[in-house]
Amino acid sequence: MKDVASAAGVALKTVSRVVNGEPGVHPATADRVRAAIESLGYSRNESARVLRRGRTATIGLVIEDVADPFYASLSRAVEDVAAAYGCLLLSGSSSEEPARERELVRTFCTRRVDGLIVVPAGDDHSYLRPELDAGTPAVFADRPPGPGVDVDTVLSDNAGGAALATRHLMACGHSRIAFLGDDPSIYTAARRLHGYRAALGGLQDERLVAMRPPSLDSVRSDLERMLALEHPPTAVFTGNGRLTVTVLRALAGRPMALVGFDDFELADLLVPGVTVVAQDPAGMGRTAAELLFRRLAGDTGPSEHPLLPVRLVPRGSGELPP
Amino acid sequence: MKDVASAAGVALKTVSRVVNGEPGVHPATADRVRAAIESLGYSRNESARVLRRGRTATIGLVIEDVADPFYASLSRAVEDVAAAYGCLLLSGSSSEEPARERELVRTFCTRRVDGLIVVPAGDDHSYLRPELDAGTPAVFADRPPGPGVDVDTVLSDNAGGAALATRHLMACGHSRIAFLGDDPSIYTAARRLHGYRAALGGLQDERLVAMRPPSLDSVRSDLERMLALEHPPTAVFTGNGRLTVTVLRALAGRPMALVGFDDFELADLLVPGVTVVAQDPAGMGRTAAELLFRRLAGDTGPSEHPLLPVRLVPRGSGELPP
DNA sequence: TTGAAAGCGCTAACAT
DNA sequence: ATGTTAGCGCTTTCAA
Repeated sequence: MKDVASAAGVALKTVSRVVNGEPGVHPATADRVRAAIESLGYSRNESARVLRRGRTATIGLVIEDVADPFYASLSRAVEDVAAAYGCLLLSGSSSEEPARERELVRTFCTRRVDGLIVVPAGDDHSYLRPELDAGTPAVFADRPPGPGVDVDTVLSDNAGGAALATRHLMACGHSRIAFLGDDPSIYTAARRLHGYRAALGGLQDERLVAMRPPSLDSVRSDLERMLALEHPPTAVFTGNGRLTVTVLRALAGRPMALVGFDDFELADLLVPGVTVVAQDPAGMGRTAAELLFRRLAGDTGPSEHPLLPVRLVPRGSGELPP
Repeated sequence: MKDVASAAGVALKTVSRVVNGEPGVHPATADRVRAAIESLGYSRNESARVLRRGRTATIGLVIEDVADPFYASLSRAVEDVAAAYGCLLLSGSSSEEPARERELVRTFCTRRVDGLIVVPAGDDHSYLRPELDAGTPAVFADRPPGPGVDVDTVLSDNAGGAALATRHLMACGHSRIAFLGDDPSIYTAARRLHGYRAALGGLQDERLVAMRPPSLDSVRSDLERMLALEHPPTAVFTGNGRLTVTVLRALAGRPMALVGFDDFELADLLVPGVTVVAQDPAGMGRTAAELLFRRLAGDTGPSEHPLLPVRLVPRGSGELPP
């Protein structure tokens, strides 16, 4: 910048004015400066600018895993909103590890991101207190923060969707409906279990419930155990996309009424098509990002907690009779 | 930091030494400093550090679209390697627009990323010259840089994979094999077309080739036109994952021998299973990132151009007879 | 083992 | 319309 200034025969500040498009520079001077910038191949050092101004025009995004289609869509939506506000995205995957989540947040904060969007892996977010107090806004998505942290949170209607799926199967004549979900320590898994139970009223049979991190083997053995019962399930409700796919593999052709939480590509091309409760990951990302930018614009109202609707997409598998 | 120093009764430099784990600090002094850091909730301002040291411990990744499973896997692999080197990832989607690719690269560079991994959308990368000369290493992935830019490049064996797929269909008795690919201005699409032609020798019929950005309508009309020929195709080779899925939708149950470039989840659960030429997106990301970190570690050897192998995964659709 | 001073490249505040 | 000065928070260099 100094070089540009002396090449153009002006002061540092004038170069700064031109670079930032500030008014009050004579057009001829500005042209001279621009010519000098061009010939020297100058480009502003953003680190110095950040140091001086305090804003990085960067937001941090912590998700579970970018390679998961749900979070990939969410990421893309966040990125698009950020781009519209001239912001870049620093992102990281927690792999469902609270320690990694915390480290990512910490690292993002030392880099002075303007704001954070977090899909939490852990359930203690007191470590965020100092950052929040220091004025770095955070928005939680998909899962709420732990106790004591009251920030904007965007969730899907997990319980409602699970109840919807369960009632749909009941309406098709099923009364023995199994639920395979992820570990109940995961918020969404617990909420979906809740919705399933609520829809069944007092009728549920705990032997038809299996909650643990899915693997082909675990799902297979859970299903086999249930199918060996005196009154086996005639339908299955799966608590997330990965489980749905794993159950489909485990059933391997044996037809069975099935509704899955989360939509996935090709669900319509399987035979029968897979009935799902579809969330809107892009909508979740967009909503979270827009909330964050409202905070960055100075909105200091009470924290908001939008609940995104889900919708049942009947495709055949959920309409099979008992 | 100043506050920490005065709270601990030491000079700025001593705090710096403790924060950076530099040797030559009396343990007792170090403890006092750490206590002060703790009680003041101090955390280092990375922007200032970057300004002084010149390295950001951040790499920039430009891809086509994070929401695409191929690039999502690639991203995750890059992120994992970066994390192993203590680096963060600044990432952005170009949406296949050269102008956006360039803007992302420019923005990353003004933020002084240590290095770049680029899946290019355009074919003119002369704009990278100044950055490369300034010592910011770049690695291209999935597609090579335009002419005149000689940097490390990681590609899949597109032509080889396409020839493999085509020969596989020929071995199953097909001679009328259609090729549906993306716009030939896209490097990978062109290479796959090349492999298809090479495998067919002089036998190809240009009426069985359709190259354009896929949509359900365009694919449908291309297929219908081909199927109405006097000698219609008995097999289809699709040039990428999105096309494969679109063709499956367009065929909607009509069975047809099919091999697709790119693997995708659930390919094995469709009936028949979809035979594919599988790339290794995670391997591509890992290779590119490792190459970049070797450059960052000071490797100044000639540019490398690893070609990643692909493999044919027979699942049924590619083994249907004419 | 510790510290003082200079300066990274920029912008904000205040002249001129 | 343009320039001067100070300082963002840290690390580097040199000195004690």
